[in-house]
Amino acid sequence: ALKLGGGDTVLITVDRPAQITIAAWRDALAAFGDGGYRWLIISPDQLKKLLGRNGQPKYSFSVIINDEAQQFRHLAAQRTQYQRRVNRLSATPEKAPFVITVTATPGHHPGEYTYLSALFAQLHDDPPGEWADLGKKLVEHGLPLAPGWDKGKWDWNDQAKGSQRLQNQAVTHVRKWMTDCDPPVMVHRDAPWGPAPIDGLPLDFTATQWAAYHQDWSEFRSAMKIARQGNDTARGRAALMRFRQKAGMLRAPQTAELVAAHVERGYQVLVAVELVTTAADPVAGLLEEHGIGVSRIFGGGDLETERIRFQRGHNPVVVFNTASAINLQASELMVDGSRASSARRIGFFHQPRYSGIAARQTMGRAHRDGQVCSWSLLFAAGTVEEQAARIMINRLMVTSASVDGDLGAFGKLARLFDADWLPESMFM
DNA sequence: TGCAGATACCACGCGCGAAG
DNA sequence: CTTCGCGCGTGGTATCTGCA
Repeated sequence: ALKLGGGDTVLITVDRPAQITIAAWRDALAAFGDGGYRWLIISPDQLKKLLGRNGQPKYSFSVIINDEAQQFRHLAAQRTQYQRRVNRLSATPEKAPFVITVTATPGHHPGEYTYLSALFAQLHDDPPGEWADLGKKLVEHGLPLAPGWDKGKWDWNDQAKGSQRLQNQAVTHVRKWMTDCDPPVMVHRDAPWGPAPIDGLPLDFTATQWAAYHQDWSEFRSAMKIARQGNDTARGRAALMRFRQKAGMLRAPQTAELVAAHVERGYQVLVAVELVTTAADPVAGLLEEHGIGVSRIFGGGDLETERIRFQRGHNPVVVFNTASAINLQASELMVDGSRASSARRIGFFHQPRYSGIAARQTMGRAHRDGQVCSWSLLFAAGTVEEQAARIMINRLMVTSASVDGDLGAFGKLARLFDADWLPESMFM
């Protein structure tokens, strides 16, 4: 049903890993029909090939669909620079392709919606170039943003950093540009079976754990028998990483215990981690010592085989660190027409991971197609993990609000972290 | 000489293309 | 087919540079 304005070529940019996402789009096109148009499905790593030596686009597309468009939110990144040229985001609407942006996680704040700059320009009757530095333009429109640490990046200003209410107002303001126009240029549909419930579970360290947490990295490393990687005297960003590694490793037994208890109650359990040697490996290892089968979807290995072992119910637990492109939901319809195991899924974030986008994507692994999967966020109270958890949760809520998503699942968390902008009804 | 702003740096893990 | 190096995201401190 596409009217392509005379052209006949459609470009789809997909997220990584290309091996999975390109195949999925190709299957979908085969199922729905190609409408007689020419389609190109491309990964961000190949975008450069659509540009000539002068940096100008070599081809003209009538329609461009950018899937998981948040991958183009950082202006300085190469893939973003290629994407902006291919999409002709600096051209006036009549000279640019018709662009469809697809994402459930637009960004951590409006300054990251850079891939929508041309759309915002159009909505305000401005030339697209004026909105190219999106953060700057949004500040002109009164949004509480300020330049970030890294060049070209923006962040909430100091005032907004301290007020979730202000953040909520800001994302709502920008969202309404897109939903209150005629016709609206943004649509969003919540999962009809409701949002994934999420809760926070702070754990208190014992005296022994605190002592280990404050140990020098080199001592900790040899005591825990972690293979040496890189420097022992890390400062700055690296020091923060060391504390997260230590906290994550010290809590591994408690997480394993919690997971084992839920397996006994008949659940199939998802454990999301960020780090491999100090989190994924120890948690998986402890569970296996208790005779519980674990699918390891991280590092090397045959990830699809591991995934199938979980989905078939051979392994009751999966430990994974990839946030996208894997399906872990109950009763998934498999390629051979059979169904995945129907045991209820439950998820634990073994460690907080700063990114709200990654958190929302992770929760979507099993909470899909009518299947409910509730989540708990584990962290050690009073450690760097608590601050990381606070950031992750705040960003998760903003990310949901930015698409007008259902915030009903965040009541408990908001109370735990003193968030101030959720409706009062949520606190009853 | 002193201070503020810019730049460099650390660690980890993944996917990818190119080279061997 | 395997290996190597790059790009990317994520946090914060240390040091350099330029200006007054």
